[in-house]
Amino acid sequence: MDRAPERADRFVDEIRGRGARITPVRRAVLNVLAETHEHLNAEEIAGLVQADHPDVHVSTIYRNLDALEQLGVVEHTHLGHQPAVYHVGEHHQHLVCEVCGRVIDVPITILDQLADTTRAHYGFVLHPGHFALMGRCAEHAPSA
Amino acid sequence: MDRAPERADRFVDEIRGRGARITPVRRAVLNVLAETHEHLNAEEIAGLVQADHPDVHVSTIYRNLDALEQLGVVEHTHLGHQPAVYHVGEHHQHLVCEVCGRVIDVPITILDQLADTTRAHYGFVLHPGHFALMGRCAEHAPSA
DNA sequence: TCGCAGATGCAACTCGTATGCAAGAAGTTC
DNA sequence: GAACTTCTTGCATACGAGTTGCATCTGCGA
Repeated sequence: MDRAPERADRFVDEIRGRGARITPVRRAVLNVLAETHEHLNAEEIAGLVQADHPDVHVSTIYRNLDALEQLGVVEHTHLGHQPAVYHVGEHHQHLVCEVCGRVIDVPITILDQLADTTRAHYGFVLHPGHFALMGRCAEHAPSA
Repeated sequence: MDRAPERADRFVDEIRGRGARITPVRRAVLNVLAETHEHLNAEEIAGLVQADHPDVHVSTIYRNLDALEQLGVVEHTHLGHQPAVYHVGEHHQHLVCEVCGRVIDVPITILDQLADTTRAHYGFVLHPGHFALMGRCAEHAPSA
């Protein structure tokens, strides 16, 4: 497991390799995403980027996240009725508690069997992880 | 399988039984939902309700859908990056193609095994169907 | 070092949904 | 069936997330 700056550098290389530009903002966004294991939304990413680059506008963050997603470096996920969150690297599935909003990260392989079923029965190739699975965490599980 | 007006009447009874009021708008919303097997969003429901009740405002539709959801008669679902859709009755899961937007309805039981796993491993009780599963339909499945 | 495609800042906008308020109607009580 | 309470409605207005048009600026290949 490598450290965050190195991870960010690897992404920078990857982006250059695909002929896209590296700008200070883009690099800052990658640093933020590489440094955290939280689920950050665009607004939060903007806040963190602005620590170093105070004039960066949220719309620029959105555009960069978009661009990085096109480049296959970043992915976004929806955790229920909240703004989308963005992350780099390892792909996982989220379980979100409808009561307390708690997010549980689980390995993406939890969906393997379901993916097999949807492909076998409907020819549908699952893109797992894009949307959270909603429900109730242990603490708020229905009593019945 | 019963006809739509009867289904709507059954919902009306259910709502009365819970001490909630029946209004013309509320009844119209139920009729629209009972009559269709489409995936209707609030705006579309408003349009259909307005055929009979031209002065009904969208915000009233939202409030009614909300109220009916509290009463357990209506449920809403998210089909990807689109407005929420509403339905009454049989609960199912949606598979949504990220390329063409096509929606495939599948029995909710497709998630039984996954629900067992999340409960056994994380104490997480899945509320299936609330969010669609994204991916690619047979026609747009990745070639690789 | 130059030139230009692509990136940025800003303001203004869209789209889905929520809310505050005053007026109106459902349903209970007498 | 009139009065009354409480919920519902219409309307305007606001909200939060994300997008867009435009003029300016900058990364980076030639």
